[in-house]
Amino acid sequence: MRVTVIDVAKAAGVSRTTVSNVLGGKGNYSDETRDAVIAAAKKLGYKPNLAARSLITNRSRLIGLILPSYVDTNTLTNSPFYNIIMDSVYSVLRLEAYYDLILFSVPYKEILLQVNDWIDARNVDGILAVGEYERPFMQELNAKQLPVVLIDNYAHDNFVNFSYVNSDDETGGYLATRHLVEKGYQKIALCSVELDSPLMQKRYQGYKRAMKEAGYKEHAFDKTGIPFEAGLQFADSLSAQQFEAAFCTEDMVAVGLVHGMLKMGVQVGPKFGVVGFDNSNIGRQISPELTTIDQNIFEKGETAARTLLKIINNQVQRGSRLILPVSLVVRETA
Amino acid sequence: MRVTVIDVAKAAGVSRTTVSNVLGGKGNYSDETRDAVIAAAKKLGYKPNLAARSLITNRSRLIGLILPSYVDTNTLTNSPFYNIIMDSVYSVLRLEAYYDLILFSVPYKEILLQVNDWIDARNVDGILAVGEYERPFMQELNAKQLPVVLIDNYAHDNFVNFSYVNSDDETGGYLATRHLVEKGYQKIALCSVELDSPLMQKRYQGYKRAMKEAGYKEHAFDKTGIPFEAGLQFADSLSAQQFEAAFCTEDMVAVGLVHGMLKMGVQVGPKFGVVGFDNSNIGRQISPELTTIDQNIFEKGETAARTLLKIINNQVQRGSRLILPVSLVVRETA
DNA sequence: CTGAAAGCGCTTACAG
DNA sequence: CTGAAAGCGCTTACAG
Repeated sequence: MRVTVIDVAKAAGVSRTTVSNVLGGKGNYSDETRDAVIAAAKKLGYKPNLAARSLITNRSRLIGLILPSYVDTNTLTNSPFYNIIMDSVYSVLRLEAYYDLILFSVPYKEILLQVNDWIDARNVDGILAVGEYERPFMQELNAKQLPVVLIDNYAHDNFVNFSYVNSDDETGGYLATRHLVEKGYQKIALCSVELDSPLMQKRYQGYKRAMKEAGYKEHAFDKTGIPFEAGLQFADSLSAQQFEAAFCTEDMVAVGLVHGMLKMGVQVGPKFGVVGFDNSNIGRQISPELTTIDQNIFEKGETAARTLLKIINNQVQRGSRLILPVSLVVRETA
Repeated sequence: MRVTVIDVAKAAGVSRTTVSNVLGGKGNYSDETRDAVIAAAKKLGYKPNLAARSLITNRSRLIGLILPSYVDTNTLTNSPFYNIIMDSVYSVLRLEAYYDLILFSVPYKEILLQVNDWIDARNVDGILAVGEYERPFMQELNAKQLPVVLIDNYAHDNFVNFSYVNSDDETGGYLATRHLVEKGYQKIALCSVELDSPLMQKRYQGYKRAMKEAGYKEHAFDKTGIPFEAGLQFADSLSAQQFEAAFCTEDMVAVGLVHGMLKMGVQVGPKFGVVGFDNSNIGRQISPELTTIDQNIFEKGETAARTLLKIINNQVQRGSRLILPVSLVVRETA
């Protein structure tokens, strides 16, 4: 049925060792042998069986991509951030380097039980993980000796197999808040989902620094759940308490907040300032357009993917820590 | 290094055949044997090597998911539709049935050259494909004898290995347009991206039917590229030509159109009617909220995934053709 | 109820 | 420059 290396060997009149060498570009062989093998492989429509190759080389050309999940597990639907990460990682790992991605996106509680086993079962060559995870899970992950690149993870333990790619979240929070201050808003809230995570804490710190600098009192609002829905609910609270502006720690919260405010007839921008964080597409798609912090998510994903590739190919050491710059993008909501 | 079936066999004092039988739940064995094997496997931390299993069973527990790509290959970033499909497919195939997804999302031109080879190399157990593809590619795909489920594909050739899941696109176009007619708009345009695709033609036909019924003249606008950007440009044309409303064949085009209109100061809803198609999240996130056609994308993806599973497990025949109903969701833009 | 043997398709030392 | 042999980790007839 399937065309194997033996079939090609027969057709080319050589051994399967030679076929393997030619197709893998290893060892020595004459030009004629090479041409004969390539011609035979093409004629028969030979395609290597990656599972068989994986068994002998112990390399699967599979990368595990771990994404955190929301309550309803619809990670991609509810967060543009992960979409961009997936697109950028895919463009580097699959389209450039011919690795396939295995997506691990299971509800939080089950991660410990399932993902680690699944990683072993699929024998992945490396791991890309976004966000924070429970410590025991990270310890097991580190113990696998696998190359791991972490995006937006601040839990810097002594994990020698991990490399980190982060953005300058503290500065982002600062720039966002300072912009609101400069625009003349005074009663400025911070709105977040999962504020107690290390990532959101960084953005929170930036907010606090700017508020302190301005001599204003800080107010933090936090919720769990779907970011857009949280934003909608913040609109009610903020309006009731006469706030003038808000820094939202992610764009989708800001989008929900803007939507809620507009619904109440509040003129977002002139009457109520909003700054988001991410600079995802949706910020340009709503009206008024969202002022936000650009963290260049696509480049972040690319960088993480390239770092992982280099570690796998032994071109670079594990354990690097990279912090990418952020910038303020002024549009219409503040 | 790695714990194998042999290690477990030794520890349990049985043969590896028995280990395989117990762990696979096949064959006969005594209760004591079973307990001994399970205890040994657990103690040693045994995890099966899926590549080895695949080699012998010729089943990979891998499903290929083929998505069309836009010019910039950022499929997920630019279209909520694919996000929902991925989430729904993942929830059924991975979380329920323990299959992993291999994502094939390559630029259109290269599909023929790369994807078919890659499918063979990974030895996937089945294919889920969204959208239309070139005929030679489909022929090769059909020739593989693999179970294939197609979403939103209207090219009904004699492909015996394909099953189809579609929505009632013609009715959707009709409902959208009739709603605009009933609301009193008269000069109603159709705005689309890739209007010549069979899918968009169906929606177009529904539009035509409703326009004919009302005795109105039809006007179709078409563009290629990113849907949101196309929508923005449609706003200029439609405004210049004094149109009163538009049916957009997908939500992202509608979002762009609404955005462009608002930018020109047009009061969307009262002064200019817009109806989209998809009912993706963003329709509820913009202001005014989008009136649209709900095609229940999540359920569509689930249905396609379950159909594929059943075919793989020989519980159902290949070649089914399912058309899911659509409905009008009235919100603020018309 | 249990085990010895064969084999899936490939690559990697090794010998010539 | 080329090939015979071993082996990756697993499952599946088959024999007892």
